[in-house]
Amino acid sequence: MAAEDRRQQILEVAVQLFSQKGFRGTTTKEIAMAAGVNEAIIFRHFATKSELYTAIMDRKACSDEVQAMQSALKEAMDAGDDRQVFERLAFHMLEFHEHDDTAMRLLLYSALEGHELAEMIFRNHISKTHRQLAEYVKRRVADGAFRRIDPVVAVRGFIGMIINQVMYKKFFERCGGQPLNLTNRQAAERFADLFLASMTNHSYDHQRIRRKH
Amino acid sequence: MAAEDRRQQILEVAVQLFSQKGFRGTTTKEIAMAAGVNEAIIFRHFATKSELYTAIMDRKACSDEVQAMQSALKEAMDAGDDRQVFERLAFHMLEFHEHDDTAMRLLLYSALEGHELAEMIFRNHISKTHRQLAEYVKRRVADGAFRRIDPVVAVRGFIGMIINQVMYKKFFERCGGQPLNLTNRQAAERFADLFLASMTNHSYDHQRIRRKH
DNA sequence: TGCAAGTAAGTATGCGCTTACTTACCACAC
DNA sequence: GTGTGGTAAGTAAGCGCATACTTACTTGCA
Repeated sequence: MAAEDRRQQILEVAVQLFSQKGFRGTTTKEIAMAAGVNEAIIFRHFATKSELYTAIMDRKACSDEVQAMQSALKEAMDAGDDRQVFERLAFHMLEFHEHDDTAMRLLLYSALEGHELAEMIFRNHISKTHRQLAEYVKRRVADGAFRRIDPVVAVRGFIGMIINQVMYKKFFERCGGQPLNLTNRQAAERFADLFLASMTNHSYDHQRIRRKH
Repeated sequence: MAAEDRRQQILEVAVQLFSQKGFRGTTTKEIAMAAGVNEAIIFRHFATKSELYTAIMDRKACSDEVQAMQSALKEAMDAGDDRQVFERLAFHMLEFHEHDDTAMRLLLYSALEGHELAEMIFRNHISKTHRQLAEYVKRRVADGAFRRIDPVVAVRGFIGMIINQVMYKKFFERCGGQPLNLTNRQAAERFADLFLASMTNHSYDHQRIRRKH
């Protein structure tokens, strides 16, 4: 097999294993066996185990699903369609993490283990969406469409609802947590509803909000 | 040192180490050294490393801070004071995880590693609060104080906002994420505001919500 | 003096990584 | 076509060290 093909194949199985068992919990021998080669081959393509781990980032960079979300989001933002912006974001996040549970696990594992991969994933994928969304909220506040709420608070709140739902489904629904019997489409609708209701509720506790700013 | 004292001391240092480096990443020798005893002592008090890990649960059960939150929450619920219920919950969660970062790390590590400790933490601490809160929301919907929203969606959304803020501060603010320069008290206020506004907004997209139920 | 608390020094296994070696491929003179 | 030499893909075996856990022994207090 050609060098580049082998390299990609090793990365592919490494993503699976690292995401399931973490950096420390995955052995180079295991990766080699899953790739069907001798362990020494791993070290011909990657100087160290850690280099192999960080090389995962490049593969994750250009996922189709992520790009689809980015463009769907941009389209809705340009149109100024609040409902579409938040519903699409929620839907894509729910779908993405349902189909691919490697990303979330890799992020959590490397954040806990203090590996630089966590920072790379955060910088390259998450922080950009956060900033874009905060910009959008800020603009809509300026438009008078949203209440005067700190955009960072709003974004963190909304993303939090969705991510929590993802993690709940992934890790805790089997532990006796209350199940949410909704499709991702329905869940996205509900959370977007919840969020937009709070952003546009000019009657609730109005003085208090005003006074803060 | 008496057996029980030694046992407790070992557990204490084990909590710190396991939460920092996970089950796989922590060695029994390391725990022994941190406790200032020979490695063999560990195995006199706990049959296996795994038994030591799950024994952590007992220590975590009766934390003062958790009990304070439970009673503060109950008091506010009995009084039917919506703002207090959600603001206090948010504040206590933020404070708890700021002062003690072992709980969150242990939960995440063991959820990822598939250890039963995750299920124990979830069952004993998290799921109870979720259910209580969902009950409260359900009651307030029946009162006509809240919109007719699925209580599980509402609770998961609110807890999600708070937990996301905790994790963001813990892991990602150093990675170039936008900082939220608020005290825990202020953040709790903002998130509770956000949530309550959405629960009481009878004017926004009313038909749509109605139609769903 | 008896017994629990504590230790030094193991064992078998598995880890990341290296070394010494063998095979497969492929352009090119003849 | 056919030998030939250089290069890269691949392997078996093993190095030094760390792991979870054990055993045989020593201390100190009721």
